[in-house]
Amino acid sequence: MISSIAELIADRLGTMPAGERRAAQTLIASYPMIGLKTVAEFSAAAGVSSPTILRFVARLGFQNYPEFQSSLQDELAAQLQSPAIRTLNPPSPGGGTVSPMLEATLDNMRETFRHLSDKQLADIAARLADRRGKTFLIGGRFTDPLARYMAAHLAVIQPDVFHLAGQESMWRDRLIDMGKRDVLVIFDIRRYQDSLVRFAEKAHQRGVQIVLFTDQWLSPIARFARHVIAGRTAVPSAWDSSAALFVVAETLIGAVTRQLEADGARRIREMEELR
Amino acid sequence: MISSIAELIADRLGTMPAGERRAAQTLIASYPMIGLKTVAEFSAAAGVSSPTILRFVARLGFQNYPEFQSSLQDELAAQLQSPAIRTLNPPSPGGGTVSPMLEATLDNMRETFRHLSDKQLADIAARLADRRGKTFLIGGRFTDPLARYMAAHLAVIQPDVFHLAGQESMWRDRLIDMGKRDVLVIFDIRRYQDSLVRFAEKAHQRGVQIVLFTDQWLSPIARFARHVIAGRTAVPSAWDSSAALFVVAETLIGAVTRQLEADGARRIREMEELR
DNA sequence: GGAGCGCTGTATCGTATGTTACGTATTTTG
DNA sequence: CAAAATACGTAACATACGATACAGCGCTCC
Repeated sequence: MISSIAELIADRLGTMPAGERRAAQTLIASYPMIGLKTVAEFSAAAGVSSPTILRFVARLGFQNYPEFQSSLQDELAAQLQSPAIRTLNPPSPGGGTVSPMLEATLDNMRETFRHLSDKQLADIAARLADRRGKTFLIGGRFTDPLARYMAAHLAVIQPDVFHLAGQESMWRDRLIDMGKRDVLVIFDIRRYQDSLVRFAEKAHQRGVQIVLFTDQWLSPIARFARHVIAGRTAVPSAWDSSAALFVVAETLIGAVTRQLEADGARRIREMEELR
Repeated sequence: MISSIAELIADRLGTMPAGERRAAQTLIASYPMIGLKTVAEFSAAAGVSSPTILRFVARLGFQNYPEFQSSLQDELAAQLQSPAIRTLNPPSPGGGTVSPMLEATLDNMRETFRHLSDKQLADIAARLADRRGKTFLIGGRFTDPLARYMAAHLAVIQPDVFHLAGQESMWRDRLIDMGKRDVLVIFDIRRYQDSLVRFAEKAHQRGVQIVLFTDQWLSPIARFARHVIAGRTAVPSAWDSSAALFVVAETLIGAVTRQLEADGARRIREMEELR
């Protein structure tokens, strides 16, 4: 069973002529980076001519050089997505059905935050904390609860926070209340919902700033979004996981709260008194 | 100090026009693989034209596209050589607001699952998968979205799943439908809601089996509950975190789905056809 | 409401890149 | 040792890729 190109090379190294073997060895030496560069650079590094490189990749079974490079890239991408943690920490022994799921979820969160800079979060928090405009939240079939969760918290610390619920026609009518200073927070992961995309487009046309929570493949709404948060969703289950997005949402709630601390504290106190 | 291209992008994201920002966001979402492909592929993935991609890399300070790709490759190479240190987002100086929050959340989850045996989860899953009775879900002020999230998934794979929403009087009337074979899933964390406690007590008197999601200090509902899941909620924020409970909920959803696999698969297929 | 600016996409261009044909060198075999 | 076959590099070629000029559009600011 040969899965990686490195194995493929090791397998056929014996049957290769001298020149191609040099190519193979230089590739293995700094695997796989040299293979991502141009044929000219590869050949120079290996000390052979370009045609030798091409014959080399042909012998590995590739039709042409770009195809070979794509394979290397795919391999790299797969390698980057399953963090070293999983290979370093062997699946915890006794492995019930639980721990793989938990481990994957924890990985997802780390990975999600790795692609999310503090600055980006701070920007979004600042936008959400800006009280000149209204804040609307909405989500898809399975993610709407996340929108509700976020709305429930934001509504406590600032006015003009609205969760858009119910039928599509209901929230479509709310578009009339939305303008440039307003923010629309949308949750949309696979399979992306047409109704949400349409809604986002119309909101965008009205100048509403869109904050999108989506998965790593990006909902089409990313086209209209001012800010995009891409969370990892893959877990060993029949369903995708929204846990990473949930944690991002909580982080944002915390950040907004901190920004509004002065105002927010007074507001919360007033609320307590109203009870 | 800006060392990686990802940081560079995060830094200038705010000053970019819409099209280039879309390029930036798609790059970050699947960093850095898209940047290694051709301009045409990059532009297609981002939904913009090729010149926009080129203007984007120019704004980052690169003379041309190949130079940009070389930088990405160098970064990748450095990253691959020291697999332990994966520095996409280095610990932000000046105390990032993010990482303490994330770390605390991850700890909460590990700790929550440490106190939760596989058997316990399997028992609850089996109870939820038992189709002889109905399943009701409800939550408190901030946790009701979790109930909704769970209900949305369970309702797909089995009939008779009901989320109790709206006014207290509304769900109190639903008590009449509940009996011994039924399950009531309640989410209740500090500050525990009287209305939920009252409701749980009445349901308990009718013989309903209660599954309680609560925090480590246990809601008073634990008195009536057949199963109690205690999640850690403490994070460095003004709010408690429900993330650990969320992950438990997802785990349960996955377990129930697996148990109902045969029936569930047919059900999901039928649903698809109804669209 | 009008003028100016900036952003974006279409179409075109030059070139670097991968590819192929061919001749020379090197090894292998009878 | 000779002859054939295989391997390798040089040089010419075609293509696909990145780069650029330009026009249309929307937005902001008078």
